[in-house]
Parts: sequence; C-alpha cells; structure tokens
Amino acid sequence: MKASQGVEWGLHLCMLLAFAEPHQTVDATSLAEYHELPLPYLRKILQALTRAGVLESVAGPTGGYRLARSADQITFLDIFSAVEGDQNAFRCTEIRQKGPTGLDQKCYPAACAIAATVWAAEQAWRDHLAGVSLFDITDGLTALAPPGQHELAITWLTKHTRA
Amino acid sequence: MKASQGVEWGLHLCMLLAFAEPHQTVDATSLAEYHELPLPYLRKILQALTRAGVLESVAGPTGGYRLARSADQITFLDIFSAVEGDQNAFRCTEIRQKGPTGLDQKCYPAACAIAATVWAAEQAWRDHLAGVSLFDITDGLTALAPPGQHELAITWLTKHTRA
DNA sequence: GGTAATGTGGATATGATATATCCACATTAT
DNA sequence: ATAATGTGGATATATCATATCCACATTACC
Repeated sequence: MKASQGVEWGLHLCMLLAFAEPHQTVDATSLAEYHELPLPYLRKILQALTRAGVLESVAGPTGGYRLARSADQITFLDIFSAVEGDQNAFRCTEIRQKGPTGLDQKCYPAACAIAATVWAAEQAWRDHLAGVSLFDITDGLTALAPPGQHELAITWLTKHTRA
Repeated sequence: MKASQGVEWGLHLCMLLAFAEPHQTVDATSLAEYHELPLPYLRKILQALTRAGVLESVAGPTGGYRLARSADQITFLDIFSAVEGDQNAFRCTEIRQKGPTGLDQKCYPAACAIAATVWAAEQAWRDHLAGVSLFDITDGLTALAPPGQHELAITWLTKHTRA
C-alpha cells in the first residue's frame, strides 16, 4: 500500500503557502522550484487541490495559488483527500458470495464483517489526519530555535508572492 | 491509495481456516476454489502468510495450510503486514531539504513534522487492526441467526481438510 | 525404493495505475 | 494588443500489482 507522491508535495506546498500573507499568491513555477518538483505534473496536483477547495487559483500575469481559507481551517485530511480521492484503500469485492458456499445476494443484508473492520481502521486513520491543521504545524515550527527553515521560507516568499 | 487484493484474500482465507480443527490442513487448490480465486497467484499470498508466521504449511500428498497459532492470537494487522509488508504508505522523500532554502543535511536532526503527523495517523490505523483478531470475527459470526454462511463453511471444511 | 501429490522459490508475462509531459485554450494585468 | 498565468484534455512513460509457469524439495502411500 502506497500513497502517491502528490500527497507529500501537497502537504509541503500548503505548509509553505500558510506562511504567506492572506490574498497573496505564488505561481506554480515558483512553487515547483521551491522543492525542485517537476512543474508539469505539479500543476495537476495544484489543480486537484483547487478543485477540492483547499487552494484558490488566480489567472493572469500576477496570478498563482493561495490557501482558500485560514491555515487552522485546513486539515491534513483535506489535502490528502484532495490528492488521493476519498475512496477506501481496502476494496471489498464480496468474495464471500463466491464459490461453493456462496448464497444469493439477498442473503447478505449486512456488510462483510471483514471489510467493516478494515474500514473502521481506515476511519481511525482519517480521524487522526482530520485532527491536525496546517496551523498546528506552523505553530510548532515557529516555536523551534532559530535559525529555522521557516524563516528562510518567509524570506523566500517575500520575493515570490504577488499582491 | 489502494491496498492489494491479496489482503482481502488473506483475511477471508484465514477466517475460513479459523473454523477448521487445529492441526488439520486445507490444500491451496481447495482454498482457491472456495472463493473462486486464481490458484497460481493465490499461492504467492499463501507463501507470504507462511513466511510471516501467520500460516503453517505442510508438504506432501496430505499437505496444505493451517493457522500457525490460535485464532485469538492472529490479528488483522498480522495478516495485512504479511501480505502488504510493513512499509509506511506515506514515503517521506525529504523534499524540505531541496530547493533554494534547503540546508545541509545535518541541519535536520528531527524528523519532518509533516511525515511524523501522517505516520502517527498510520499508527492509529495499525493500532485498530491490531486490536481485532480472527476470533473476534468468528465469535461474532456464530452469534448471528442461522442458517449462516459459517455453517456452510464448516460443512465444506469437513470435506476438504486432511489430518 | 518408487510414485504421486503437495508446497517453494525463481523467472517471466500481463495489466493497471501513478507519474510525467505537452498542447490548445481561457483569463487577466499591463 | 500583448504577455503571463491557470485549466483541461490527450498522450507518453515508468512502476508496481496481478497473474502464470516451471524446476525443485518434501512427504504420504504403495
């Protein structure tokens, strides 16, 4: 089981944008350079985050991306779901209904107990991700002893943000 | 993010074997027929479960597979890890160290806060899976109103188990 | 000891999906 | 009008899950 690279990119880039001033945007090219990511594919990730309502996009010469709401209102689950989709990782194909002991479909009113158990575990995972916001991390980072990377990030942002 | 089919197969087949008498084995061909699974690939899954110590294999004409220990000592996590491996789904590639604000590697004594957060969520998921054993499910199934599928399974087992 | 039935491990083929790229178009500041 | 930007579709490539086969080791039975 493997999460896509885009999740890591999305989390780090949203974290970066959380340090920017509200309403200011950063263009995709700058974002790609910041973490040395392939620009064409990164655009897909940014579009997914925009469609999901995590980011806002602004077209035009001074356009770019910014958080769609305040950092404390964006959770890790929001970003994860935006990139990966919200399908369960475990897919029940109802193999219990197959084979020599399989019964007619109407004999299975309740969900497969095995699938239900695994899905409950996935819910625990989602609950944890939903409990952490971008602000929770930025807040923790600024509490670390300088010179921290977040200060470099803020300096970098002053050169790459547009009104 | 997607879990492999083998996990579903492993869970259902271990559940089936939990209904068998201790020391009795079921051969791979019968197991494949029970859920209409492709035999050659199923063998790989059974081998993985055996390597991980979830199942025991017996070679020879009356050979086959059986649980390596009692059903209450085998958790969903045991089976999941046996098939999927124990790597984290989220892979941190340390993109924080790359780009214009990247620092020398020795400047990063602590783990990436983003990766740590996601991995903590994965741990919550594992904790949940580790808290459910095969016995927990079989015990719940036999409490359901008959005629239940587990009774058909037990009948089927009497014709496909070997001493 | 021979034979047949089983599991094991390696090699390989196939298919699905993530990753990556490109292009025509819409939007907007200057 | 021009240039810089984001959008969406189409497509190529790479990676991994899925699936299959084969030579071999093990063991019950004759």
